[in-house]
Amino acid sequence: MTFAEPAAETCAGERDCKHGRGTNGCDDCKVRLFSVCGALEPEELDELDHLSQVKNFAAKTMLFDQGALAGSVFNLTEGIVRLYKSLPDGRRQIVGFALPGDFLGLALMDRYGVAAEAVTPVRVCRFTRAAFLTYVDGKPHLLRRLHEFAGHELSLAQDQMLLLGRRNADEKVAAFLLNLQARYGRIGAKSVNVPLPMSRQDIADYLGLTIETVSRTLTKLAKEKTVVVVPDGVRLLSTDRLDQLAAA
Amino acid sequence: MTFAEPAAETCAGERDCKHGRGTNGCDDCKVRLFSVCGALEPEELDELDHLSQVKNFAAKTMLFDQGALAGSVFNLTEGIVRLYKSLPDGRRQIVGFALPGDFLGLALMDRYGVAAEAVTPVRVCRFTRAAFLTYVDGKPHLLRRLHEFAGHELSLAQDQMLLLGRRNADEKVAAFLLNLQARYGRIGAKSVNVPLPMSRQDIADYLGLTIETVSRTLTKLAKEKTVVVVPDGVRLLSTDRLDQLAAA
DNA sequence: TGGACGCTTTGACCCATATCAATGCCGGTA
DNA sequence: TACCGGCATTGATATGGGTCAAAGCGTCCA
Repeated sequence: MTFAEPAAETCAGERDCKHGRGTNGCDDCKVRLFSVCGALEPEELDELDHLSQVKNFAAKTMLFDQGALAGSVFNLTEGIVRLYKSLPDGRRQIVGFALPGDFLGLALMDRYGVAAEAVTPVRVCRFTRAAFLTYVDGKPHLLRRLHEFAGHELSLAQDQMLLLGRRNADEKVAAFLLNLQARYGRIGAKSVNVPLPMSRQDIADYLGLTIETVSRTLTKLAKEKTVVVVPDGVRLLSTDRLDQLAAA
Repeated sequence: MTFAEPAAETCAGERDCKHGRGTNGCDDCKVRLFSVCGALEPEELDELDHLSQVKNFAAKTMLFDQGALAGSVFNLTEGIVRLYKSLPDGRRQIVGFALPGDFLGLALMDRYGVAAEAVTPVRVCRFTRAAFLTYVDGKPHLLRRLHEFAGHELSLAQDQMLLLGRRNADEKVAAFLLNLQARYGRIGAKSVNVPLPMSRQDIADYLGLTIETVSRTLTKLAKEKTVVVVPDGVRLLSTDRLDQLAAA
């Protein structure tokens, strides 16, 4: 989940980059962008790098709000971000968790379609929308990559619709755990130990359940030796069983 | 809902275009494409038009299947198409209904992420993926428009996640009716009479409900004078009440 | 004209998940 | 060390929507 857009130029919880490089960006960004944009020329990477600015956000602070003017594009380099939509009465649907390497605001629309909050302390590379657009506009192949990327995002969203509309609690939780494991794997931390830095409430709001049901489902999976619940995460004992539950 | 991709070069239910223009497309396409792509030069429109081919599909036939190689991009000119994902056990989630003017396969990925079936008899303008890509590649502004469009699609998908995960049956049905009304309005048929060419099963699979619940909800709305259920559709008596239920 | 079939509606009942309410389990801090 | 506040877990109960079953109701066709 990496699609939404950035808003506030100055945010509560925002601190200076420890790199102290001001507007010059950081190497993290190069790496991450490369993975999205495919083969860029070194000078292009440099150019892009110069457009970025490192920013930090404390846990629970908002990177941008739903409907806010989309002033920035972010690349998440550290931490976890939740993206969500809310109903006026407070009901909330988390539409995705962004992990390191993910982009926020890549849709390049003029307003953010979702809100984004730091789950953990977060570091991002920020581009102003204008600069990013200017950079991108002259590069059709990049535009193409971006569009492909958008298609992929849409496909993930549709998978989540299937999950929300047609799966039961066990299947939802199993799919969530496997999905998180796979994503951690892609950023170099593949393991049966799956950290869950987000709260039960976050998981519930992502899966269309309540905290109690999430909790009960996890203890149920634990009782049948499918997972072990540990502080701040779970250990997967039987991915087979989880696969069976999540059955795509 | 206009985002997915085309597959079969020849489909059951496929018939020749009554226009009899073979690979030369039809005027409908010009109009529809214009609405998505913004101001194109007349010669560009012609060029695009020449790439298209009109095809017809009978009701209940498949335009393309989930996971099939995405060989075509379609522009729907007549009829309604359902886009869906399925679970191995047959549970189905409809992720969107395409109305005239909508595109299918615009994500331009190599495989279709969802299946597409004609709900009613359908007419489309078809472009081969290759031709469409070639056409688009030289036109950065078109690529930009396409990307914006993708962002809009994603935003709609996220709204649907909120609906599926956090709304009750009444709210789901109300939102569905208002949404359909608005979309018919955009293609020139704004009216309190909302045709429902899709079956109750389709509506249920779109809203994450069962046929029975959809039916009961509609009769409930009818009893409280919010709608009138008529053959093949509903008449909206109190959009205020529906708005209140759907409350974004 | 009358089945027969497919779809929708309605009713009765049930169950998965929500809701409400303790209780437990830290981690911070006074 | 003890208190406090914020989650998470667990238990008891309620309920919205699912499931199962039976009518309605058109439409097509023999």
